[in-house]
Amino acid sequence: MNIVRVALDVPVPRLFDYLAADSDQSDIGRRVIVPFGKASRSGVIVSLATASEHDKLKAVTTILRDMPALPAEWLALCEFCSRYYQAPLGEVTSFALPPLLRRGKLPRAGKTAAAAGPVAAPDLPELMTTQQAAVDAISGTAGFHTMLLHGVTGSGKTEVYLRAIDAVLARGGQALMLVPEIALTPQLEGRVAARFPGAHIVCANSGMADAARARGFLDALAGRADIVLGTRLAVFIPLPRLQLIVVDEEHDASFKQQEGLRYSARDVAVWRAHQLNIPIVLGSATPSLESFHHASTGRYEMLELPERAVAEAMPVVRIVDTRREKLQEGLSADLLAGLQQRLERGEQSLVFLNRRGYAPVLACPPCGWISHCLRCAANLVVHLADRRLRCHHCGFEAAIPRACPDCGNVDLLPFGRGTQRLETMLVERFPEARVLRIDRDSASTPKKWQALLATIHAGGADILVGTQMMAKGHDFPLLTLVGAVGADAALFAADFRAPERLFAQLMQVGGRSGRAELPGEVLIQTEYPDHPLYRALVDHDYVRFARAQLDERRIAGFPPFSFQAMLRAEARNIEQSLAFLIEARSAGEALADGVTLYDAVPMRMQRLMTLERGQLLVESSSRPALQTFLATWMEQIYALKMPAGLRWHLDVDPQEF
DNA sequence: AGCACGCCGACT
DNA sequence: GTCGGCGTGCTC
Repeated sequence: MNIVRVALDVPVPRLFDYLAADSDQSDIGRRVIVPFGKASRSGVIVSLATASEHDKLKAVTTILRDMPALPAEWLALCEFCSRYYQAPLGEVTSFALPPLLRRGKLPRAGKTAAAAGPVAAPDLPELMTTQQAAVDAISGTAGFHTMLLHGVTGSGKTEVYLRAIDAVLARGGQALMLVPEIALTPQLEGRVAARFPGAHIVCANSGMADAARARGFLDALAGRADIVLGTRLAVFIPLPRLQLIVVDEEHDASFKQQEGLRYSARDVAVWRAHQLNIPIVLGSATPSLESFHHASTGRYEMLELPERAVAEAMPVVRIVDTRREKLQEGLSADLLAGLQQRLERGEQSLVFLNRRGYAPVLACPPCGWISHCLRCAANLVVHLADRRLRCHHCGFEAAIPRACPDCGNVDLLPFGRGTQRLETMLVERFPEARVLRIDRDSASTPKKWQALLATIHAGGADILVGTQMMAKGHDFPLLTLVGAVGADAALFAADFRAPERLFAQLMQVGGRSGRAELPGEVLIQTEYPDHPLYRALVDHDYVRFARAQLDERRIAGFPPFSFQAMLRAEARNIEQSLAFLIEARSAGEALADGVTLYDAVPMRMQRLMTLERGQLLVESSSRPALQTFLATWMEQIYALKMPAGLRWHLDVDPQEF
């Protein structure tokens, strides 16, 4: 009897068997249409069988033989993710396919990129010795090898990647380059395309049209693509001659998907390189502590690019002690003087504040009312630009009330400061300056974002006010001053990764300044001028900061010295969520061998969109022990009776707490 | 996840 | 006496 085992996108950790009389070995990895319950679904054939545990099998509707079968190594990659992230295989295969192919369709035969013939290679910039050494190290590598390319902003990491990719293409291989979500701009695509005029480059990100994404996937699968350049989802694109993987800005949080299949594209990429026995390069100016730790213990090879390739010097970082000072709308005299000076010299400045809106909360001082979201455990943020109150978590919005809803008082006050308020203040303070605000409100679409970038590049702005959007991957040649405001909040945040993120962010935002012939300056306003994090920034000493952080993590038993998974639940009320987690905990306790189960607790952001959420942390000093535990624990959890309206998920290697 | 089946309140 | 609420159970 010819039976196919099919992975279907249902939240059931099982494969489904179907009769398929005409199936053979070549159908493994093909998409199929099958009847499922009352409906019809598409899935992927994972294996063949001659017998099934089920007696009444249905027959497949169609085996789709309209494209090459997904290769065995692609299925193996999905199987790894299924095991590691405890997700049903069908959920993984479904996610790993572009939406069009997932639905059993094919893109219209469109412009399959013309195989360009040999084209004159562009002039290559000369490499510094350190860059050349890195290129040699990467290109001289055979087999699986993970390299951590640690290079400050402007040290020419991209050029190193491009040389290494060049060498791979020359050997007839394919390269995969993963980049963070925000940095995948036309600029980088343009740079890569200009560099490899004869190559077929496939871009992949979630913003693309369905047909284009499917076409890119098929081009890669058929071996027509030379380079795949994309965000985290690109890690699942099949490449039959893949010889090198690059993960740029490997520390970036966007490599971890925070919903659905909660995978880390960086970690999956390392596994894929291991599977294919090829080298992989992780690059960053501020590597994740996980990667830095691996490099320190010799598991990864560290490649250093210690100096800048383009500018003479690193920006000067200065700490501004704000404890004694009377600030003007949050800005110190030093920073204001710096802005004035840049204005007079015709240079650009950036005030960096990672909080959008006008003020984080609207309050009624006499009665104590504050603007809060009805659906979330969060305050409504004052947006004075369009006179609205907004919840930054669920998107709820309302007009700013004329009077206090509780007591009728008309003197409501915005408390705290966001980018809009800074913008307003700067416009008043520097009437001759052109002030430009860059945050998710002003750059709400890619088009607006591109327009803002163009204005900045054309010198059409003097003072920029921006959130972390400004920190990512763009060069601003006229920018010579960066002032960081309100950074202290992250120093004492509950999340143990907050300092790591703050350091990376300040390092990056500082790296925006002084890239051309103009030297840059970074002013960090703080009430903790002696904090080691800031001292390390002054010295541009990532390694010192990383070692200190790792020491703290070691003592506390946090990652990378332990391995974690988080079970989260959400329901109409917190009691239901916690009850489920407590039940799951007692189900797991019996089999917890070398694994610690912590208490079920409400999440920090307890209520979101009217759902109340709790979480339960699981930790082990041994990854295999954790994995073994999770596999059996999941079976027990699937067997639990779920109260209606309760949803849960498991997050392996959680990044946020 | 869908989509059934299945037992208890307000309507012709 | 029915229409329909969403609780629980299955899908090869």
